[in-house]
Formats: sequence, C-alpha cells, structure tokens
Amino acid sequence: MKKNPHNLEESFGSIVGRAGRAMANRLNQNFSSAGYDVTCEQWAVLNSLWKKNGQSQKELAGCTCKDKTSITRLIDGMQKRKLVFRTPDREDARQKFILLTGKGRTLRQKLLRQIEKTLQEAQKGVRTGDLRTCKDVLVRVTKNLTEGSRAD
Amino acid sequence: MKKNPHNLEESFGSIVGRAGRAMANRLNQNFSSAGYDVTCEQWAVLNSLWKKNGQSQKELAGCTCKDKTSITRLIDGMQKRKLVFRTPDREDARQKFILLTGKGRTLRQKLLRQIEKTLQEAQKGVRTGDLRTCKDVLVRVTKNLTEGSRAD
DNA sequence: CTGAAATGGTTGTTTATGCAACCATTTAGT
DNA sequence: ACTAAATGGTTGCATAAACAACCATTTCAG
Repeated sequence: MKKNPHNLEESFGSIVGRAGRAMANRLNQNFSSAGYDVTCEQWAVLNSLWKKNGQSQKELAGCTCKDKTSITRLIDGMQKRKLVFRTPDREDARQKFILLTGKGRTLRQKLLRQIEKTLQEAQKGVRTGDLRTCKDVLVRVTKNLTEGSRAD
Repeated sequence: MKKNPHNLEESFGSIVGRAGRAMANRLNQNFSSAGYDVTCEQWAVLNSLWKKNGQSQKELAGCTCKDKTSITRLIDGMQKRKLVFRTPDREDARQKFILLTGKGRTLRQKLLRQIEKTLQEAQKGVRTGDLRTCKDVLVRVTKNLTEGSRAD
C-alpha cells in the first residue's frame, strides 16, 4: 500500500505540525516506558529551569512560546508532581517565581538520556549540516512569528 | 536585553515544538480575524479531504499523524460546523467515510488565502533552498518516527 | 496623592490530544 | 460454521492550549 502520494507539495505548516506531533508523541512514549511520569510539555519548562532556576511564569511563557494560561496550569501539574514550587516575589507581589524541587533537579540526567534516545531515533539518516540548516530556519520562523505580534 | 543565551544549543525537539506552536497560533489568529470559524487542526483534515474526498477516519489519522481518537472528535466538531459528514461504508460496516459538505468544499479557496498569508509571515527572510532542506529534514524525521518504531 | 493604565496570574470555557478500555464487525484458524 | 484475533470507531479519563474576562498589584499622569 502506497503512502500519501500528495506529500510532495505539502505546505510548510503541515510538515512542521506533523513533525512536532511525531516528536512529542515519541518523547512521551519514551519518558513513559522508562517509568517517568513527565510529559514533554513539562519537560520544556524543566528545560528552561535547568538553565536558570527561579523564573517568573511570564519568563517561562516567553521562552517556551506558550500562553501565560498554559504556563499557569502546566505549573499546577508540575507542582502536584513535586517537580517545582511557587514562591512570591518580595519585590513585586504580582510575580511568582518558579523553583525546582530536589526531585525536579535530579530528574535532569535521567530525562536527558531519554531525550538523547529520542533525538537519535528522529535524526537517523539526516546529515548534520542539513539538521543545522533546519534548526536555523525554524528558529527564524519562530522569531518572525513571535516578534511581530506579541512584543508587549 | 539579550535573548536566552542558551538558545544556541537548544535541542531539536524544543525548536520544532516551538515553531509548530508559533505557526499554529498565527494560523488560528489569521483564520479567526478573517472571520473563519475553523481551527488549524480542522484545516489539516480539510486539507487531506480536499486532496481526496471520502476517506476513512483511519486514513485521516494516518496522514495527519494523529491518534484515531483525535480524529473521532475532530470530525465531531467539524460535523457540528457542517464542514463534513460521516457515511457508513457498505462494504465494511466498521468503517465510516468522511465527506466534505458544500461548505467544506467552498472554504478551500478562502482558507488558502489565509494560509498563504501566514506562510509569508513565517518564511520571511528564509532562503528558498534552506526552506527546502528544512522541509526535507522534517519529512524524514517524521518518517523515522512513524515508520520504524524500533531502533535497529 | 489619586484615579487610570499596565502588568502578572488565575479562572471559565472551548478545542485538541493520546492512552486504555470497550463495542461491533470483519477475518482467520481449526 | 464457530470461536479467536484483528480492525475501525467511540467513550472515559487526564493533560494541554489559547482566548476572554477577571483580580491584585504596580506604575504612570495629573
């Protein structure tokens, strides 16, 4: 049985969306089958916190490219799972800082192994230079779409 | 104010996910502000049906890379919006064929204009060859993740 | 200082998504 | 033919996402 014969002129949007979903699904499966109760969306937030612990929800929204409401509820879930906790900012009572728990910090190495595995599965047979180009294009596209619209 | 200084070594998964979300959001905004009550996920299904009207839900799941349950509910929504309707297959009573309504068929040209617009916003400043490479990489990645479930 | 605007988070609502479990209908195995 | 397995769809459940409306707290204008 042949694949979709129309794939050749698929639009960029479809292609990016499909690849994103495929990667997210595989990553979730790999997390889950390795016994980690973490979703890839939560991982995106953790990723940010591993680089800089203690960010406001607004900052997290910015660097994950998510709406602030998504962050609110993502943090709710992560808090329930004891990965992070909220601390009010003493300087500005509107803000809350998100900090990793010990569990959240420790998870890093373990999850990284699954991420590596997933990336290897995904990137198999892709030339390094092409991968570089692909990343650059996607970063540029993201910038095009986020700087023009939501720059407070 | 500098951007995230760690961006350089952001993982491919994050980059793809962020770009996908950025594009989906922009597309939804463009659909909405042009007055169309259609989401980009529904568009993905429509896109498939415009190419080949009358597909089973399983087929649609395959070519949109979504779970069959997602398709079930996506179709529910699209049916409510009178974009498609279900017809039982007489050959095999398990299957249902999804067909475009007149409205679903007519929408094509209108939506295409918004899609074009969105793509132009997204691809601004990206060299054509690089875009080509990017698409090819993403298609390959998707194939890696959906065909060979096992690492070899 | 005081009221208005901006800012950071939360809540309500709608849509989307995947997994597991299930049902109904083929299709196979014997 | 008749049970067992595979297949296509649906439902229950939990997570995720964005928009609008809202609240509390700055910040700004006068």
